Amino acid sequence: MVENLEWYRMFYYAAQSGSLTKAAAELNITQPAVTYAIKRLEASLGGQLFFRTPKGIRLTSEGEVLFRYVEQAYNFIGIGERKIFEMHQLQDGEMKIGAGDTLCRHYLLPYLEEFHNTYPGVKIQVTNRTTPETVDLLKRGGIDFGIVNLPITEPSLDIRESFAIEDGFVAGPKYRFLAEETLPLKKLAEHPLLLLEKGSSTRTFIDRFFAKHQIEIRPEIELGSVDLLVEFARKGFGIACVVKNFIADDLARGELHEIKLATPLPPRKIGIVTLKHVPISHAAARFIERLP
Amino acid sequence: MVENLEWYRMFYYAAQSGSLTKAAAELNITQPAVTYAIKRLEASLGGQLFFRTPKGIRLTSEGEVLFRYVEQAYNFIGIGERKIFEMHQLQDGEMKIGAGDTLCRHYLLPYLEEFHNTYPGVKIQVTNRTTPETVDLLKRGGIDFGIVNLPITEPSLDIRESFAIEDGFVAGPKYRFLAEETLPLKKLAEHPLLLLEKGSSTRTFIDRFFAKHQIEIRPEIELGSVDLLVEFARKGFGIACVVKNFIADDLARGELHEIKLATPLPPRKIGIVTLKHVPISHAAARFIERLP
DNA sequence: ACATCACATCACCTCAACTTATAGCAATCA
DNA sequence: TGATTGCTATAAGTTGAGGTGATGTGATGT
Repeated sequence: MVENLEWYRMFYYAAQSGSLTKAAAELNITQPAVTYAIKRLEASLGGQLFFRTPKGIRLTSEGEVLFRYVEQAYNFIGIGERKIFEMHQLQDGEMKIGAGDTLCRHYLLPYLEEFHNTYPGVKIQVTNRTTPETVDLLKRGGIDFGIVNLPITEPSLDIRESFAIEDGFVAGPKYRFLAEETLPLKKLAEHPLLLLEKGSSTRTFIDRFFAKHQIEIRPEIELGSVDLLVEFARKGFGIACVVKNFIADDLARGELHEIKLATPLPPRKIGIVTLKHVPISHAAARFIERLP
Repeated sequence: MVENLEWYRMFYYAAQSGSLTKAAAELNITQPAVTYAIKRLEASLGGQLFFRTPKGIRLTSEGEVLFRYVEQAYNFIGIGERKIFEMHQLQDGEMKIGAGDTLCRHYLLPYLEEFHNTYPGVKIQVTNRTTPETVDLLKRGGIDFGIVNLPITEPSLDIRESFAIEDGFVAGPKYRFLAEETLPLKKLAEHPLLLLEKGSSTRTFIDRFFAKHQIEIRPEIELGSVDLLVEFARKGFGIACVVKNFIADDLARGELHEIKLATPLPPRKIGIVTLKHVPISHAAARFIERLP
């Protein structure tokens, strides 16, 4: 109906200040511009909205009715803009992350903690899935970004390498003697092995590695989390394959011992994946900046 | 903050249709215009509001937040415009009238009745005051227009003559014999007179008339309304001075008889007064058009 | 490989909205 | 009463924001 919403801005200011001149001053334009705009608005609505008096203007009854609505509308716009601003300031907002259990627990957690303390207004939602599922979730828009094990090849994704992790085999005191020397792979496979369940990308990585060296492995026990692997290894159930970076403490305390291999596992990398050309929430963008 | 509300209109349409092209079509402009406006809006707010996909656009989380508010705002504008429209169609609105008791009852009422039946949505408010008070009320903006006895001289008012009324003296059967002849003013004053209370413009008019002819009148009874005057006259309390137009029925039915005067009271006029150069509500304007 | 569909970009143009300047009007004051 | 002040209205002239049209790009489905 009314073809220019800017007229309503002028109407709003004019009605509030009761003066076209003042409204013009507040809007940093000249008075004739306001006079003209109000005239256009009135013409467009088909009736006067103001009484013109020698000491300013006053709303007509129709103008008053209109003002009530325009005021509301203007307030809503204002609130909307403020909300956006707050989101930019990370006083508000949301960040949806996809990551595997292990990476979440041992890699993401400290950063999340710090971020949350700095920006308590930002809601954080973490979805724990395997790497392929995380990628899928990302592509369907369910998360802002994912933390995954590299390599992955997906042309539609932006992949940032973050962190190199090294896998290794560790054992408790019972197998300490193995830590003295460098063990050939074949020898290792003769001992009871503790591995993550099939399905995780870490497990896939291990399986491929051994397959590549034509060694068949038969895990003694398969477990769901790194924490459990560590616990079982410590109790002497066997030799666990874990990410060394994540058990640095246990190694340092001497509760676990690394078993050096003649053919060490190649290092892997953690990656931060986002959708190419798709903007993510400010919160997520700022969080990613803080990740190594 | 955002310097052009028109951008929000485009944002609204784009968000609703999920397509810049469709939004452009709905707004009767070209797609580049919308693309450009959205870009400006995003730049102005400092962040993307849409994902651009090959099959259209989708709101980002920030865009979604903004949209909720813009939607509200847009709705309010729409409602405001519709309300104005309804007021123009007289489906809604208000009309404040000032008029004396007598004029209201005997002149205004039938028109009000018809108007109210035609436009039941329009609220009517009548303030009963004397002519000077009505004029005052009008100047202070308390009413849209007034129905008053002319003449009045007020440069700031627009005065429209409406209706000529004639005053006259009437009596019931008891004084019927007086109706046979034409009575000199002096003779009339010898009979008991029933007049309106001092203060009404009708009474002032009568007093001035007799004063002008150097005749002193001493009303037997002073009453507050024409209806009462008529009632008292009918019962034989004396001769009442009333507006003949308003008691045509009683005269026709022979319940009252007009006493012809040698010097008849000059005719008066009813006027419709409005403030000069000040717009009145549509309802009032349309009502005035219907008055004779 | 090709057609399609959506958004992005570019160059150009036009007119709506601005500005400056001035007039008109009513109220107020010396 | 004439001068002044503080509004809004009007007129004329200028300008750049917003619009158009043509074209580019990238993804998708046949």
